Amino acid sequence: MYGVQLSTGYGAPVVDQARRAPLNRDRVLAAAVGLADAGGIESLSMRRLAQELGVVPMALYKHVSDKDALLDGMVDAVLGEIEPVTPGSDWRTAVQQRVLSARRAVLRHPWARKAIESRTSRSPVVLDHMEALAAAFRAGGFSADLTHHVLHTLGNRIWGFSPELFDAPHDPAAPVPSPAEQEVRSAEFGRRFPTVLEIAVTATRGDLGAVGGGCDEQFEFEFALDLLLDAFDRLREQGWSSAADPRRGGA
Amino acid sequence: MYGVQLSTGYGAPVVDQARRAPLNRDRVLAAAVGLADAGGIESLSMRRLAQELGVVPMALYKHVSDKDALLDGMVDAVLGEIEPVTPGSDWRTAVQQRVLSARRAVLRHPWARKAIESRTSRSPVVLDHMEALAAAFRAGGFSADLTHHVLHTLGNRIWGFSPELFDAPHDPAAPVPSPAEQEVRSAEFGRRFPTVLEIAVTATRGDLGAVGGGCDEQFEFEFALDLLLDAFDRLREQGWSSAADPRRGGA
DNA sequence: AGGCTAGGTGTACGGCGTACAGCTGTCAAC
DNA sequence: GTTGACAGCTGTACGCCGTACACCTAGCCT
Repeated sequence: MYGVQLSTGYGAPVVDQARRAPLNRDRVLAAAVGLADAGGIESLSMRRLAQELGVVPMALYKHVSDKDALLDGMVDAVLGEIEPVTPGSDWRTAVQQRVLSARRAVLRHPWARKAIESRTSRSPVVLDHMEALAAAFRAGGFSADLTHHVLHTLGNRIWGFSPELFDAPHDPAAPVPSPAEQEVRSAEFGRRFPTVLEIAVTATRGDLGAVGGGCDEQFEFEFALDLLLDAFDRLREQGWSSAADPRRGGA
Repeated sequence: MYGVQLSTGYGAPVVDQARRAPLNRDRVLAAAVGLADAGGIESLSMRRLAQELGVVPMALYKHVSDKDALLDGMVDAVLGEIEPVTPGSDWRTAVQQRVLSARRAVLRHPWARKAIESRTSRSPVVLDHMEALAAAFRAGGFSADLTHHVLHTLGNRIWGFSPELFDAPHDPAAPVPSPAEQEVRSAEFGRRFPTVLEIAVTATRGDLGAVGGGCDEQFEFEFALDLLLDAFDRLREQGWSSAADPRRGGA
């Protein structure tokens, strides 16, 4: 609409500032990541993205086959931020480095968790990450068999996150209940879910209403990761094999 | 449109078969679950659901506040299928029973995994499940502290599923590559991702192209569950406490 | 008889992803 | 220098979505 006719007639325009640099897949992905970083994944639409890039929505389809491909590309972009492991590390540090680096990348982009969970792609970037992790285990003396099951057990933790079990994001628009009402609710809650309450009290060290009163996700993550790595190590030492596993009908 | 005027005038209609039984929340939820079971969660829209119930879309909003609430209700419906634990079980069997029962429920509804992951609700049904699990651990001698971290570590596995790491659902519409092309691709793949390939070969016992050639998810699930329960047991025996954990600055 | 209410209807709005048919500026081949 | 292919962008349109709002209707309570 606006810049279109600036370059018609009268030879080449002297300053062509009105002409955008041509789009390409990377610019599209970068803009999409930026938009999602700023407004959450659900605020990302092809139309808004196009607007952001000063372009008509259909222009995007020359660089990205559809919205699914866009999301795949965005996930790849985030996962591309994972740093390579310092060479010569033992298997345990290698795995930890890689996984914790993935975690940092994912935490930089709050929408990435959801996006990763919703994808079922095995792009080269994804496979690179898996390859690196698998190779670390193999080099550390894990059998291919054990490595396979160990990766399954790590599950989404290889992407640097575990599910948010308890933290419901606090809705700031929710009406603040009166103290009396709060009292009643807590009492009811405690009657019906005494153990959950006990745990919540323990986790928050007593002040349930604390502002950031969720769990320490970083601690939980590292706790689980170490627990798993210890358990894996034990299996490796024992020479575990699925063929000999009772679940598989083994000895 | 069709049945509307059947009951106008002429007193009470003799047979009122044209008048639907009035909707209610449970009927709405049941129909939604049915629709999702049949066509996947992405084929579930308020409009389709209304049509299924022989009603205009807006009628649903008298029973469900919006689509999010519908999804919450559907998840609750699935989780409501979890069977209670046989009383008197030790903590380990109790946890296993409950978790494996959740798994069966979720497997009955293929869309449930995605739906559960996308929810951030802590409905009574959800809390009931957590309470039961937490109580089992507590009764088994786990401290509230340890129980908390243990639940985090189980993560989504308390809902009976772990992420699909490798299984991309096979797209039947994808063009079948020629054997020669297949050969080339495998070679490239093996060069770039040798460990991943090795693992895939191991997991499928050699026949990579096998029809159901994915992983044995049930085995992976039970493997991980047992591994975790063993590790938890060890911590319990050792009297683990987060205060004494090195990550927490403890001794 | 009169009004209240729960449940169902009809219409409409603003958003979405994307198919399809142009247009236009660039550049290689002649 | 003309021509034609082609990559990149535009414009329009379609069918879908969730849901706000105003309305109607039947049954019930007083």
